Amino acid sequence: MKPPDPTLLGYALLALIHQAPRSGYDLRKLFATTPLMSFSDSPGAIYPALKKLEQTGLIRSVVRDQGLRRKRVFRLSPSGLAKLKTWLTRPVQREDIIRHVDQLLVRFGFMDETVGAEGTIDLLRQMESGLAAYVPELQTFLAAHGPAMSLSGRLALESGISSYKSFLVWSRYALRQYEASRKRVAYETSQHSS
Amino acid sequence: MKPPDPTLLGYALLALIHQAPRSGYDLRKLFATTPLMSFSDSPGAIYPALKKLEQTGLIRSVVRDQGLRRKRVFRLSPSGLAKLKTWLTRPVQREDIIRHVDQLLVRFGFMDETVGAEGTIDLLRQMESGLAAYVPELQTFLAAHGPAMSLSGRLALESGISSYKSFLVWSRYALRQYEASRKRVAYETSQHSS
DNA sequence: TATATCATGTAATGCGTTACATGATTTA
DNA sequence: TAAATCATGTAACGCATTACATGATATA
Repeated sequence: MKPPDPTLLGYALLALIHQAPRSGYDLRKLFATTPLMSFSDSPGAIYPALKKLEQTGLIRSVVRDQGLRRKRVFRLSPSGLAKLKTWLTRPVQREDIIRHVDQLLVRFGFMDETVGAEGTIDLLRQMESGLAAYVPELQTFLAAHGPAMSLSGRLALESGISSYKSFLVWSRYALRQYEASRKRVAYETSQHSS
Repeated sequence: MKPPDPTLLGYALLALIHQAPRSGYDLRKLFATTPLMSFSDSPGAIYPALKKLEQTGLIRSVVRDQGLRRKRVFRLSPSGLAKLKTWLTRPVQREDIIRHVDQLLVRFGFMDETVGAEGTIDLLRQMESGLAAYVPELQTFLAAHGPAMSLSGRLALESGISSYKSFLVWSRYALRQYEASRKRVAYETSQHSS
């Protein structure tokens, strides 16, 4: 009955369309040229995904044909914006930390334009505490099983650990950035209102 | 005509079976309990994958029924071992660095048991130079587009950069470990031969 | 004797990948 | 005028996910 939730690609498309109205080709070019996200820029991925988003009413399209080449431009519908928001503000599960860190990063990258600094800080706090809890688990595993592993196996595990650690450090850095920017905003608005 | 190459899951199964003969259930438990790899432990993923590997002749199975529960135990065939080796020693492409770092890590983790220290060092060198080339690209992108990005977008990009950087640092650390262990082996064998 | 664990599978579904296909418009 | 780029799609295929299904054996 209920249409299923979008995939990660679907959500990314929603977020990018929310930033600005875009065509399928625009989106392909974004995926091809920006280093942030690991999505395929192949038409066979993007056009069907857009079609599905439109069929489920999350986006709407208008064909523009003025002088230029014919172009189908998409915009978010109200329900599309709502879907995007609930995705962005979904609580961080343990699984997100263990197996879908990349998804968390994509989510994070799109937060400002949709849920503002409050929501972004909220996500960062959840990421920070999730990571802070997970790193020691990995270290415990390494201490227990490391000695029995091959050198390459152990080093691969250590690579995972150090990557999580650097992510944890980053999350704290990002929190500081946000708190600084919030103070700045507070200061500026107080200047205005005075 | 030619059977297609295994998927990443298929290669991981090959490598784990190469470490020791294992059953489907053994493999499921490994995926469920070890933190290294992000594979699903669901039977719907593993049993069909094993079936396919057997159909293409890369593994062979024997049903064991002695006293315990009935169990299908898999071993690598010669062609399976060959397939595994060519996968492990495949040259590192730019795409591997940009979009499949996780795969590189999986590959790396399985190298010792199959291609030895020589091959592992080779992979590490390729990873190191690929990463060393890619990090500045990302930094250039950040410098060019960062100012126009939202704070969360920019921070997400910075997170990617710092993660690549920490991976680069790790690759150099891993190289030192291997060179140290190689010297140790050389020393020990020279002691033996003297 | 009821529950958890061992152990192996199948079925429906959906999505992404690769490859194919088309046509208009700049640019060299 | 040939090639590159803009722009949108479809078709075949394979694989993973989720859910379902079964039955034996420890364990409480």
